[in-house]
Amino acid sequence: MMEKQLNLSKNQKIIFDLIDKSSEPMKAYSILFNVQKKGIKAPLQVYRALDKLVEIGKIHKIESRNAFIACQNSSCQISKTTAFSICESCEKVTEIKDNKLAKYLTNFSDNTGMNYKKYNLEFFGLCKKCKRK
Amino acid sequence: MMEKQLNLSKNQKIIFDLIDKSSEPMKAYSILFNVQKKGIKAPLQVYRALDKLVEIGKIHKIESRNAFIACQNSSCQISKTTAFSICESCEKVTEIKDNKLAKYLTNFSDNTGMNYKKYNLEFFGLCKKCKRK
DNA sequence: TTTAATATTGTTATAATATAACATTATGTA
DNA sequence: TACATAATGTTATATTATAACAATATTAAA
Ligand SMILES: [Zn+2]
Ligand SMILES: [Zn+2]
Ligand SMILES: [Zn+2]
Ligand SMILES: [Zn+2]
Repeated sequence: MMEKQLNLSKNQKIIFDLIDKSSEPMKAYSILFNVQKKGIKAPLQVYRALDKLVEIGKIHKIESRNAFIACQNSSCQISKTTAFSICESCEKVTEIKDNKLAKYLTNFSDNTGMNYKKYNLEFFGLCKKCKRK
Repeated sequence: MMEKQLNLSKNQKIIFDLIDKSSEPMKAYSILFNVQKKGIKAPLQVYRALDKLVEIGKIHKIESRNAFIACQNSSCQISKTTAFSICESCEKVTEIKDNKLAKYLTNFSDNTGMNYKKYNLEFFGLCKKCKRK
């Protein structure tokens, strides 16, 4: 879909491209190692780019893994509502796109009077492959 | 409800009691600082107790905050299905007990063929107090 | 097009979070 | 008792993330 990518700065683009190509979530220091040949030498350069990319919704942080994946769902750029499926065996992570789920959670309200515009949901289990083993 | 507490080891009990009394999620090194007078001197002693307490469901980790709170919902001890409400202003965290939500998420299945016995959901927003300001 | 505001980068140092490895002690159970 | 398992103690180290400050680039008014 390519929205916003044109606006990415040099470091942001380098780091987004790396994460986007990766088949698995990437950790900050693994990103750092992989972009050193491109001139990004310090953790802070990585974390700053990650912060920005998360902010604009191009990537998401998998909180339980301290790792980052590219958004596979264009709507997250606006909504800040994220859901992931995580295999506890092979660590494969997939972003869940499910309108019904999103609607259900977006409309959720509890008895505390809080209302939520933002959530993060992580499901854990075994993926198809790992279930067979 | 007090289940299982009798089985806690010395360090586990010290650390659980501290977290249970706290009105807010506690971070590992803050816990360490608070239990040093009781003879727990090393990070690893804290982390081992935390791991065990999480495993048996007496406490939960708030992944987005790297902090721990006591379970306020006896059923989590079995289910490993957790949901929290987090105020982004004052950082107040509440465990959500909502049978309908739990049922909905427990029964959720996507098109990948995965099935989930475990999830963690974190809602973000402003609590009643902070909304008024 | 100068000017000012804002965003991004570069760099060094350090803080905060978490685990490895190994030795010892306690607890539960046959 | 004797064995297995769980918990503890201790030192060192790995991993994740931010503070502080200086410089440069980009954007949008004036
Ligand atoms: Zn997304
Ligand atoms: Zn798998
Ligand atoms: Zn609970
Ligand atoms: Zn609040």
